[in-house]
Amino acid sequence: MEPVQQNMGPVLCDPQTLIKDLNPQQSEAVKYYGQALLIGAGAGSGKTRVLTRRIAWLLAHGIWASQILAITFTNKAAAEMRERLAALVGSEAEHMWISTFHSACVRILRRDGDQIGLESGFSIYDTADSERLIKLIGADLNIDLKRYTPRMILGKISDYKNSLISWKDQLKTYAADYRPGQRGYQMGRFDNVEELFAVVYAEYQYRLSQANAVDFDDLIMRTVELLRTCPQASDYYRHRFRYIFVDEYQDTNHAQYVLVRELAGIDSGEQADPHAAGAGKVGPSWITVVGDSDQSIYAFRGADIRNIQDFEEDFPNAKTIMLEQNYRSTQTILDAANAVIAKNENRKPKKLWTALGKGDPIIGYAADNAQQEAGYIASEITRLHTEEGVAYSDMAIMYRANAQSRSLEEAMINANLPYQLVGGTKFYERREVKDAIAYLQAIVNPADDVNMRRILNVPKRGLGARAEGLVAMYADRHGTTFFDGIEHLDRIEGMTGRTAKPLGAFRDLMHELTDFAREHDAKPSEVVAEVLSRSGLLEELQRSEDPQDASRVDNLSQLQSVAAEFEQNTPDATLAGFLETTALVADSDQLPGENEDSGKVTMMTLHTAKGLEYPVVFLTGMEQGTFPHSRAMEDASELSEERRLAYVGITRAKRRLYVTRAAVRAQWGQANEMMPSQFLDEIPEDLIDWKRKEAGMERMRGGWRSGFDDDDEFGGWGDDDDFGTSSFGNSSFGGSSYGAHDRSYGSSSSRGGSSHGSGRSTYGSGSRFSYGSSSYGSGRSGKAGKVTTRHTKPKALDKPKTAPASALSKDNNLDIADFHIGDRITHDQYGLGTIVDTQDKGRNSIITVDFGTDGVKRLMLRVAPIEKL
DNA sequence: AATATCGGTTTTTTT
DNA sequence: AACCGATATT
Repeated sequence: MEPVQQNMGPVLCDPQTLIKDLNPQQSEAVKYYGQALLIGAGAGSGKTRVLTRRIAWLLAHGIWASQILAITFTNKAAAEMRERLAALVGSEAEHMWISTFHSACVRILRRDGDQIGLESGFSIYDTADSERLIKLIGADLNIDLKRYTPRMILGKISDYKNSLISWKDQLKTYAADYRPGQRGYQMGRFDNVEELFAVVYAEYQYRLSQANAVDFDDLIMRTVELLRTCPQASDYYRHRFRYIFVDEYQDTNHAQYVLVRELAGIDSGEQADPHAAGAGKVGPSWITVVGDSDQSIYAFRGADIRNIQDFEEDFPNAKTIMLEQNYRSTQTILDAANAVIAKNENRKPKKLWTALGKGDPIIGYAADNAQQEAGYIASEITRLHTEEGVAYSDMAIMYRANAQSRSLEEAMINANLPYQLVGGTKFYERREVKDAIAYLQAIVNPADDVNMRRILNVPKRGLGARAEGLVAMYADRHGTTFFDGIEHLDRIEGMTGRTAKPLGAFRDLMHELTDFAREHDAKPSEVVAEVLSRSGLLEELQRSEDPQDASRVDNLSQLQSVAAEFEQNTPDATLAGFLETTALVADSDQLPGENEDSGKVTMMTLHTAKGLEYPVVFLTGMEQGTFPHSRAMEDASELSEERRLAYVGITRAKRRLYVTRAAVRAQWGQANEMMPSQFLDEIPEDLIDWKRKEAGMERMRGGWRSGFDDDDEFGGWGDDDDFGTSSFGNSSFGGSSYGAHDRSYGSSSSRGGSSHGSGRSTYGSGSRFSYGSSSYGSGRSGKAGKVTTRHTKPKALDKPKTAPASALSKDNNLDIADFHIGDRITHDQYGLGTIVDTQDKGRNSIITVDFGTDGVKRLMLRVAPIEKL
């Protein structure tokens, strides 16, 4: 929509400006002219910069944006790349495919999936959906799910799919006489576990196809299947994508590797033309992959490090360029990282270096327990902020496993520090949100038995196990779907009036919702509103006495604002399109983008932290058994992966790194003594300045008590014998009510990220969503760190009984005409701001507001909790 | 059919 | 400690 020239500047005219500020290796990578390029990009070596410049360089040399496919692992990385490309080449960036593996595959399958039996409204099952399906299958086949847990079985199936092993092959090899979909089969004794896996795998795929559904791994595997079996499709994509870029290549699994090969047409037999850089040429596409084998941390999920190690053998005429200059960290931090990763065997030696100088030493701290560790971190954050002026958003706390966030969170709340927790239970995995989405899914795809059965009795309508069983039996007998069974409820034997009545009502409800959805397909937010009110989901929660349900209502309205945001940002929005974006979000997608400042300390797992950087990083839980994780300590290759994780963690820090540990840590409610992590020993001693070298208990045991500088301001805390959570009780934290804090705080204030899909915009983000025109949940101050407890008291908020549907989709009656550039407004969360832009889009009008330190936000007038001054 | 209670399991990391 | 599923109770 914008004229190209606006952002383009001289860049396209003068390619030299694309490389003039790069180092020799970077610029070689940008300019490299050839079929296959591996950029070995060490941490902080500017890989995104090189990747985007290389794309811009190609554009400047005559290739078309539409010929480019760039693949990342997270939506956030994709959005960031798109943004940076837009800065280089302007609106040309809109014509490229820049997306995750999974969304690229969805896009392909939506277009061409019918060739392999997928109708375009197909559902995408997440892990929970898949697990439900496995349980259903397990029950039908009489499988001992105690012994073979759904998780275990799904893990196996996932392995098969990541390796492109088809269920047909497995069946042929291990259970040749099983017919998927056959009724009455009982899994009795089997000679071989493989036999059981083969049968369940086949049955699982059968039911997925009956339900017109795919799981995450299917997105990749079935796209490969499509490209391999359908020449029109593979021809189309091979000629379309002449230049393929893959980020984080070390994390690709076998299926993804094959997918890239297929898309590029490497094995098509077409002859490569070495000079075929221009548009419309023949032969395999050019491939550029970027990665760092030292940052491979997803082997447990099927990532195959060999993909990157063997790149030169796999792709003809491949070239490798290493980027080893780090622009992020101090030499001290890099020395630590280099020393740790050097302990891994079988790796190509590589040394990062920096021109930034030595910097401050790494700070070490040995706490008595997790609470004290967290207390130390909170006090350091406070000190850094007040004494040294470090912004909260420039600090991050990282840990191995999500469970560790608990005590850290407590300490942050206690110290009144603003924080933001990334990950944990995802927004879309919350029960109430999943319920609402299950309705949408069932509307879009009535064959989706898993989601249909999920909502059958949600909210409670008197349809229990018996009713479900009757319908399922009928559907099975007649080889039809669960909902089709409901359609014929009067023909079901054993149906009593007491069941038939609510069942009929459910059928009618679904018909009405389906009709409504058909008429409002382009307005997902209205469909959401309709579902929430007509189904009774919202009402049930509003009527509830359970204080947790208040935040559930919050989450549901947030779902609706996410839908509103989606239809705002997406030109041709559909309900199915909305469901896609909800299915494919990652934790890291909720993080604020590069240019946004959340004003909060970020807390996340090391896995989530990959690709990010912070001036100050706290690496916590540096204990044997915590990190490295106990389950990874036995196995050499798993330990190597833990070490790479440590490498990732250390290299996130730009200026200051803290490593902390606890001598005692409670796991499963049990206090355990923890040894210092071996990774601490692997960091050269002189790089760490220990503020507290040993925990109190360790000191007594060790005998020698020499004078280390130990400003032991927390010493008092852990002296009690009971370390567990109760030791926290004497602080301002009422132990018993904590759970409620956690819920309402975490879910609505800090966890419920709203940025999703393409979204770096933040309409819904924390906009506490105007509810029936009175701002809901306003008891919370915008800044985190301060928790306004929502006890059972504010039940008064149950009032808006009046037509919740219209209330949710209505607006707060602000007129865009009343807003002008330069006007001042206040926002419930961000505070005072100045309008810098207005866009009149009728109902969906947008104002862009500068909130100073809180950044510039685009707000949808209709839903934003703002007031004009 | 819905709710209460007990007991066993759980935590690696996620598109 | 928290979550799930199975069992018992209404």
